[in-house]
Amino acid sequence: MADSGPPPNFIRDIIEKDLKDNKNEGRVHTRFPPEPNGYLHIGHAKSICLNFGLAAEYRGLCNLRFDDTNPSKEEVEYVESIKYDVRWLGFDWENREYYASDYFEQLYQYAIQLIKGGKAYVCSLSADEIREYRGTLTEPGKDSPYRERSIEESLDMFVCMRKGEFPDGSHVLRAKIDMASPNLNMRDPVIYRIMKASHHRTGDKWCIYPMYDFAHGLSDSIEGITHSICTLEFEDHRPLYDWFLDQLDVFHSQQIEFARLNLGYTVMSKRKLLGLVEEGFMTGWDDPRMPTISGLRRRGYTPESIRDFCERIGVAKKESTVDITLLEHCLREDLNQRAPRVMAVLRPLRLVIDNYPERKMEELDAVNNPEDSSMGSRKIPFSRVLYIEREDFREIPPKKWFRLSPGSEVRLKHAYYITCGDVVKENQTGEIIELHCTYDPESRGGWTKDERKVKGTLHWVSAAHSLKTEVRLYDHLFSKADPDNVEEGSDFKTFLNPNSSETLTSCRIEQSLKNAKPGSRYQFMRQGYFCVDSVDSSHDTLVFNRTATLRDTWAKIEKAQKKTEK
RNA sequence: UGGGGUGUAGCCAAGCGGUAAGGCAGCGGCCUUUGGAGCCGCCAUUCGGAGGUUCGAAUCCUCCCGCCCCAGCCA
Repeated sequence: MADSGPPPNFIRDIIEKDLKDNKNEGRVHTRFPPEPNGYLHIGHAKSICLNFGLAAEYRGLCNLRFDDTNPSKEEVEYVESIKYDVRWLGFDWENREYYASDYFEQLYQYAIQLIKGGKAYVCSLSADEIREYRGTLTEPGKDSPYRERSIEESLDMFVCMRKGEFPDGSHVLRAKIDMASPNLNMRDPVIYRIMKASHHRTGDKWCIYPMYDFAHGLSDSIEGITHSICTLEFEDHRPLYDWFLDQLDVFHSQQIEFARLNLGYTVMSKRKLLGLVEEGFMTGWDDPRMPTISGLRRRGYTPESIRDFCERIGVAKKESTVDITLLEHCLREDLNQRAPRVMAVLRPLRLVIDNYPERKMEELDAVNNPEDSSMGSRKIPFSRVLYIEREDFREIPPKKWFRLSPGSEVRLKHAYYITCGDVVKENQTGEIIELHCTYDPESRGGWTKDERKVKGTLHWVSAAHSLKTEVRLYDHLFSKADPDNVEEGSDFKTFLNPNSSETLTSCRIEQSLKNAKPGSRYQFMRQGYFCVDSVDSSHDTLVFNRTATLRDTWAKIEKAQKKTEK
């Protein structure tokens, strides 16, 4: 048995059985069918990876098909963003870019066929009445008084519906199935409604639009889709999906349902994400805190890490909420191999090396990535006045602290050993404003002949040779792991994390970053992975987004210490 | 109290009648010019519960329980 490759799942099992039975002449053809009514999010990425992945794995094809049957919610802006995102994720639909709206004429003919066969009728009940007639979960519905309208009359009226002779909502076309079915979807579902709205692709050509259940399965059939993969909530729709294909006697795609992705500390519904954008809680769909593909991209996530994540979470029918740490792990694993290391000081503390000559500047060698020697090295300037991270100094060092403190010796990465002397404080506030240290000239490069142990290694930048920059630190969008789980009358926005974004404006980065490209990713040593914000960076000032932190062992130790003190 | 699904570790997830994979998280240790990375080890005598069938059950049968979805002219 193959012990490599993607892990098994129930959909692969189905496909393999179909292949074995030579169903569909051995073809595997899937599709990714977004509705262009919002931006794609990481949940869609799961579906995209699944559909395109399966097609690639079984030498099949995957179409990109926009499910654009409701012009009141759909826009070209969304189709453009969706195409961009799917491509960015690394998938190619070649020339198979389709739209349900491409099939409107064909779908209309299918509807005519149903009417002629006595399988559909024009119903003139109001929306409210249709709801009343539908019955409830426990009681059967009752037949519409229009159910036995003659085929000729329905046909005539449907043609008039298309011609625009009736106002919105006055009539609908319904499938004639069974008003007593325990499955509400089978109680004479509406398949066409009158909607005098302009469509982003067909303009004003149509004023009747097909409903999802009718359009989707038939679009699958038209495209020869063998495995139509969708999410769990459509399970109840499968009998209807099958019914249309059977009545019309057309190519029968197989609908397969899987559990959608949920992630902790965020929300995944397009409606909720739209709300956050429209109500100004987010700067846009691409706010780096959003779980959208555009948000993750701007945040610094790589397509590779997202694909890896989608493969690792698996595919099953159990509703699940994946731990956000898995996504972060995938990102770190990818960037650890590929991101150049660089030094940046987020909260600068001035440090003067008293025994280092005033005007001297030397260039020290710094390896770009210890994981990959092919990435080479660069020179970084060192001088008498530096900045180090404010939190790397403690006047009173706690246990196991091996960063800087009065009298202690630490290593400045790639540079020298320094020992801390005087601590200069601001008179009024007592705030530490400057540190005075001495360096050991024998420790150039960061080691000495005597091989004495220096446990702490700090990152730093030269004050005169560094660039001022803005850095944005991000945290979970919500402070609650399951923000969807709200009490009656409350709102998921109550759980928005007030600290999900923090902007630091006086950061310093090494000058090698001067021409860093928008979107490029770096590891700020000892801190995390950051990427150049592609929206707010300017020629004067680069803006960095923190994608993910590095694992912080000291924070863990300190937390444990505080816990035992209690 | 209708119908459709689903329960394996804190979170995912394999398993398909032969005696509980793997990943994340967590916890120890080693190593380290990033307290990063890496490496080593630990982490389910038991699969929602109770019965039953079987030499043998997470896998088959029965009953029970929990959770999710469905009453748009949304998708």
